[in-house]
Amino acid sequence: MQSGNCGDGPVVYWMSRDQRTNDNWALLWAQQEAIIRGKGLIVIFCLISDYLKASSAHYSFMLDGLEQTKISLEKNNISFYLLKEDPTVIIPHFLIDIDAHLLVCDFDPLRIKQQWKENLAKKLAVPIFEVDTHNIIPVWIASDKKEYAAYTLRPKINRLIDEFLTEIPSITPHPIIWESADRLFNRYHTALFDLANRSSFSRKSIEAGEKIATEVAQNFIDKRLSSYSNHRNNPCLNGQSGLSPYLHFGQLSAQRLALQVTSIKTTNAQSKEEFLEELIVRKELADNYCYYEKQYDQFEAFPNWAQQSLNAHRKDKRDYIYSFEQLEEGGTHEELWNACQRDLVKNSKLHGFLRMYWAKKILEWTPSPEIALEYSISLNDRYSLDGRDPNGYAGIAWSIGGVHDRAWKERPIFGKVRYMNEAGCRRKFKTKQYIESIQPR
DNA sequence: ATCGGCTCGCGCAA
DNA sequence: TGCGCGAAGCCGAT
Repeated sequence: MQSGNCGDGPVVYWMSRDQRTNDNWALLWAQQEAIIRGKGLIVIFCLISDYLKASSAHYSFMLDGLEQTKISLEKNNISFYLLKEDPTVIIPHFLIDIDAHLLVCDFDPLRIKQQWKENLAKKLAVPIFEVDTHNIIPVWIASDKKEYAAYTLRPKINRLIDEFLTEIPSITPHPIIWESADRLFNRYHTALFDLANRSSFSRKSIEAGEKIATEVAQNFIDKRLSSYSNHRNNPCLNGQSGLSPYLHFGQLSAQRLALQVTSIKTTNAQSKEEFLEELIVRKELADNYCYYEKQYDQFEAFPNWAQQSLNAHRKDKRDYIYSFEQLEEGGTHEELWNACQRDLVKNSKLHGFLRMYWAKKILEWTPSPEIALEYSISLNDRYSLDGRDPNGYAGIAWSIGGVHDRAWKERPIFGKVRYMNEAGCRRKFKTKQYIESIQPR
C-alpha cells in the first residue's frame, strides 16, 4: 500500500489474475473499504492483445469467464468495465476521469504484472493496495526469500495454514450506488465483449467460467479424489483434477478448493494429502519461485550445481536436434513425445506427469539449455490453457534446470539434472494406449 | 515386484 | 561445523 490522495469517486478493483466474483479476497477487501468510506465499488479489467503470446483459445476461455463474472458482479451492484488498452496508460486516465477513491489489485508474481504495478504506482495519485487472493498464504508472508525446494517451504506453510485456510465470506450487494456509472458505461463501453462474436476463435474444448469451475471441482471431489493417489500419474486414467485452467485464470479459488477437500472425511487419506500437497505446497512454491527469482524463465535461475553441470555438458553430442517447428508439429522420432505434443495442441493441456518427460526431451533434443527453455516455454505458453502461469515456469525450470530438485547421477547432456525417458513412462502406464487415444493429425 | 545407489545443500542442532 | 534428510526417476541386481 502507499499513501495518496483519495478522490470522491468509487473504489476500483483492477481485476487481473483472479477473474471471479466469488471467493475473491481482493474484491471483498475492496468492498469492505468502500463501505467503510461510503463509496461506490467498480471492477475494471484491462484486455491486452497478444498478451504473452496468448492464443485465441486462451482469449476465448478468458472472455467467456469474464462475461459470466460481469453478470454476477452487476447482480451485486458492482459495475464492470473492460478497458482495451495497456493498463499503465489507460488506468491513470480512467482513475482521474472518475475521481477514484482507491485502487485495489490482485497479486501476480509475473514480471509484466509487477512492472505494470510499479509503473502505475509512480503515475497515480490515489493509493494502491495489492491483495494476494490466488495463494492461500500470501507469497510474501509464507516466505521472505526464494525457497530451495518444496521441503524448505512446506514447514513454513504448515505453520501458517490454520491461520489462513479459513472460511471465505460471500460478496453482498454493494449498498452504495455510484451515480456516474451510466455515463461511464457509454464512454468505456467501446467494444465491450464485441469479441463475444468470436467467429475467428477456435472451437472451445473446455467450458469456462466460475460456475462450471465449481461444478468440475465438485465432480472431481465426489468422483475421483479418492483415487487421485493411484491414478494421478497415469495419463490413461483421467486421474488428475483438470482444474488448472480454472485456477490459472482465477475462475476457481484455490482456497475454496482446499477448504472443500480438507473438509472431506470419507476419502482416501493419502489421496487427500497428495492433492493438497499439489494444490498448496507445489502451487505456492511456484509463485514463490517467480516472485523471488526475477529471471524465472532463464538459465541464470537454475541452482548452481545444475548450471555448472549443464555447462560441463554443453558440448556433448546430441543424437537428435529438432527445430522449433519440428517440435511444434510433433515430428520427432519418438511417438510418445509426438503424442504429447499433439495432445497439448489439440486439447490445450498436457498431463502433469507427461509434462516433465516432454520438457526433458526438449533439453535432450535441442542445442543448448537456453534454447530448450525458450522452446518449452514458448510451446507451453502458446498452447496450454494454463500457460503463462508460475506453475508452468517452475515446472519447466524443474525439468530442464533442476529447480526445486536434487542432483542425480551424471549423464550426457543432462549432467546431474534428473533424467527421464520413454522407458520410465512404459513402466508406469500403457504408452501405446495413450498414443492411440491421441488421434494423429 | 522391490531395493539400493546415485548427489547436493539447506537448515537445524551443537 | 557437522550431519540428517529430502527429492514428481532411472537402472541394474535380486
